[in-house]
Amino acid sequence: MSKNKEIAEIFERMADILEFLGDNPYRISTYRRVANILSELNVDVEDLVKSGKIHHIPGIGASSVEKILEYLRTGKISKYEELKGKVPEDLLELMNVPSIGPKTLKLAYERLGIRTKDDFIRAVRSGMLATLPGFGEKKLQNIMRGIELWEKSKERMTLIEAFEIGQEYLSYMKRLGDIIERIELAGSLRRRKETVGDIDMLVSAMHENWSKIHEHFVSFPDVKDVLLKGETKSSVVLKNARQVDLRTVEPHQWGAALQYFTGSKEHNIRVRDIAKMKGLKVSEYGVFRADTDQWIGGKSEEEVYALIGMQTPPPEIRENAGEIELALEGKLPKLLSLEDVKGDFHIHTNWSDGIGSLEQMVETAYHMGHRYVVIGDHSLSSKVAKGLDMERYKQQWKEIDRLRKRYEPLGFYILKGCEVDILPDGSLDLPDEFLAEFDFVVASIHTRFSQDNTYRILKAIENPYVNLIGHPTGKSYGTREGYPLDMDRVIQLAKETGTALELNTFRADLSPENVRKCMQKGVFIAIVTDAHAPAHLRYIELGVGLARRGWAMPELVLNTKDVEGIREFVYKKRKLLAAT
DNA sequence: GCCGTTTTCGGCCCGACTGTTTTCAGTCG
Repeated sequence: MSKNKEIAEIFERMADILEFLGDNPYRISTYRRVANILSELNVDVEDLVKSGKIHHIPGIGASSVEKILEYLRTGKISKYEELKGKVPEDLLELMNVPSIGPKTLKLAYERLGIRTKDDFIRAVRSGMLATLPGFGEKKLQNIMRGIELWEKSKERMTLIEAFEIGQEYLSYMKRLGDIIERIELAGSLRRRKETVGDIDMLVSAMHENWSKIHEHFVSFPDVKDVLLKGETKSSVVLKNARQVDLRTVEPHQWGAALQYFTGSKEHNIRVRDIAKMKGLKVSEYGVFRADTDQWIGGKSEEEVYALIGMQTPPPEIRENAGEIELALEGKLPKLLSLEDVKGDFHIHTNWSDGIGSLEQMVETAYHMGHRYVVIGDHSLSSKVAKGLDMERYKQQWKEIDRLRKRYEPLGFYILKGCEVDILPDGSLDLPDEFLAEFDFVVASIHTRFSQDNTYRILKAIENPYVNLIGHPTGKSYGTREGYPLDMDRVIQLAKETGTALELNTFRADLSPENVRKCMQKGVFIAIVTDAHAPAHLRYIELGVGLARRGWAMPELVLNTKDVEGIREFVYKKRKLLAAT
């Protein structure tokens, strides 16, 4: 775990404890804000300390800097050690349960002597909790339901899962037809965060239709439980334990609401703060004059931001990580967009472990609007993935040649590629003379995930025929951290050799932090779906979003090149390494 | 705990729903 995340977690825990103790709420939200800033930061906190920049991050004041320095020096924060002694830590875990907050826990702790999570659950079941003032039957039911829900869905969804659920729900909602003026998925899904807690849906419609819309929303066939249902706000839990929220607003409030429900929370707090300094008030219903409460705009997001005097930051970078300052100065960079993407670099067919035929994959990519695709089936040593030997690759090339006759006249190119295994000693699973015959080579690690793999990756990068390092950090979506890796050295060597690093949509590897490093160092990234079925190809849209979270610029994304550009990229590396 | 285009003190984003409550607290996003 990076130091950023470690320290962020401690600040989050301290906030929990302080909340339980009933401390100053503003101090608590400050701690949470520091935690959030640290975990969203695209830079190592250690680097910030070295450069002294740590003292100039808005939201992190002297007292927090002190704690951060202490942690880096000693591995501990004494304030946290002290706070830990004041509460039963096990019990605080329940703070994440829906319907349970600090007040409930504290009451149970003080009045019933409850010390552990299990104590608490027993107290609910035995009816002991019902003896407390203000705890009626309904409330207890909600708490019970909250505990069940929490146990089932401790993990956040992957972006892909959230996207799938969201799309299905959207098309269900659209059956209502014209009474819905606009509808969109907001929240962390719209910001393309690699994991999503719950799905936020926003609808604009005339007020008289709202109740009908909410009725329809809670009647979605996969709904298991309705958590709340009102005129403006409803919330359901699906059979798969995922939560979906709906908000309705008037058509003229659309932009303000979308801005608000897209978040992030940190971004919004900052925006409202700035609005306030300018004598304005921003809510999900619009932008208002602070003195008279007069509505002055909010039809579109652009209008909201313009009224506050800033550019509209793309949703993916709304994390209060520097985008607000740039937007105020009118200096937001132009980020990569889906329209810039011309191809995909790493897709599988049923020649190895994909479930689509070569032809199906190509056909789908063509109809999506791609101009080219790199076929990247596994090499032999990936036995579970039915890896190909040289003979079978040659057979596959014959089929590619046949398909080329059909697609090249349409301006669509099929590049012969492979995903060659990087072996334990860093050598590759196919000989150089053979690799030289591919149009494009992806090299990836599929074994020994627990060791430091820096030397293997560096050695693969040095190979003149390797153009892209597949899923470089070995991370598994949102949860597993990947193997230890000296990313700075990898990026440096990638830069020197003209090798690209892969942003793998299926695994959410590279992280935004690493994308940003690549951008700063001038290293190319390639966004790939790693598609194993035709339907996976459309996830390229999510890959673009993940790249945008790392402030990816079109100039350094391989997918923006046309097929000649790709051939040139390959040729340049071969020439460079042959010369040295 | 943080911060400053009225401020180094005194504010801190803003609103919805539920439940148990005769006017609001707790929780959530």
